[in-house]
Amino acid sequence: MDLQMRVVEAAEQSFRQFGYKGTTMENVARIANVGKGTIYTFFPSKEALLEHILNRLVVEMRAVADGSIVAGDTFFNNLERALRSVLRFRAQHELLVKLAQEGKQLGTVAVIEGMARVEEAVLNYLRKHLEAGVANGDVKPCNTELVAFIMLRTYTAILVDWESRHEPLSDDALMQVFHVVFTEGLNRTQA
Amino acid sequence: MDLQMRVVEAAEQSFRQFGYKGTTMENVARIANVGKGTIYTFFPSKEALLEHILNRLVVEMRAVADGSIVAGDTFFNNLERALRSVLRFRAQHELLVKLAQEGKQLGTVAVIEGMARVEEAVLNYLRKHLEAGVANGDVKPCNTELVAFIMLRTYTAILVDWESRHEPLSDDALMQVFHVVFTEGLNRTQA
DNA sequence: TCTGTGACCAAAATACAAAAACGGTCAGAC
DNA sequence: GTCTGACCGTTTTTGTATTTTGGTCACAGA
Repeated sequence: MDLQMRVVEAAEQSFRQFGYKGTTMENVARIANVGKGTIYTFFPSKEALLEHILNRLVVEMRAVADGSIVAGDTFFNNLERALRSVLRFRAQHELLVKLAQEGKQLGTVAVIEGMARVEEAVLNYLRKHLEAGVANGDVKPCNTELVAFIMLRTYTAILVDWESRHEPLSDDALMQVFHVVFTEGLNRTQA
Repeated sequence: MDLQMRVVEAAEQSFRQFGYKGTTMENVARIANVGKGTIYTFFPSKEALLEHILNRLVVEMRAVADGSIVAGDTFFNNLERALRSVLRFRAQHELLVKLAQEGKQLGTVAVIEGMARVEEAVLNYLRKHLEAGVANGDVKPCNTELVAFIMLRTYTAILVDWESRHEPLSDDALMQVFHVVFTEGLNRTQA
């Protein structure tokens, strides 16, 4: 395992556990078993280190989602399969939750900017697929940017706020709610 | 206009403008044109004053929503009419937005508790009507508590987060999105 | 020669004491 | 009996001393 990888994984773990402000470069160095200066041979600043980790996370998640998309299948089948795949990545979710919390509570600029970029990446990804879905007739015409926004917010609201008040939803239950609300709609009398 | 009314409206205005911590009892007294002691003849504490205002707000909004519900009409028509009515109450929305922000950022206990009670009231109201809708066949069977939660979160996310990044949605546009997403569902191929 | 390092520095965060502001009370004015 | 603002103990803010932190670099080891 090379030095950079050790540094990145140490930082990722520390960010997840203690947040951005709560992790010191010295501590990252200690966990990674390197000198502090070594970190700066790979990353010019703490902020750059965070950005690298978030970029990696976005690329990784996009690959996972892409991997569960089947070319010929319908938009909603693909969406639900991708959702189920993404849901498995607990560590990544924990990191994002921790950073989102820190951003709102402490207002750390680097964190807010980083999270904004992650959110933008997810929204673009969702919107792109929604538009393709609209284009090929799977999805009703709609404001795709706004719908993507609503989907993401619903996802995070359930995983963060709901589960802090009630016992966590099983993956199946979450999938089912997404299906009933977004795919089918709640209206029983056909539109 | 009697004293208590003056106090309540002064406090409401100040809470909306400066938040809970940002308003002092002395300032409320000055705006209301009363002595500070007078406030304490009506309310035993600042926290009680906030609770009174939030209770009043909940009662008021419930009355507005109830007022736009027509007994014989479908659940979704009633929902959309109620939404449109509630949407008009800008001042109340501003107060809630300000307090929600303060609760998350400063962690003020009184604010967090008060907002939790408001949210619970709204969720109960929504859930009650969703259950009635399921019972009479307008709404598909679903986890009504969770769906109520998703609807409220979507509503606030659009009004708070969306409008801070994009130009505000017109009431009509918001209604349309709600209709397409929740009522009809996004799936074009009939379920 | 080149990768990796920890003592070192300016800047930022923290801890702490003095001062100001605040929520709440109450003797008294009207 | 209603309403009030000077007053009190407590909390919050402010100014400052001290510590911690992000970042650098001269140098050690291979």
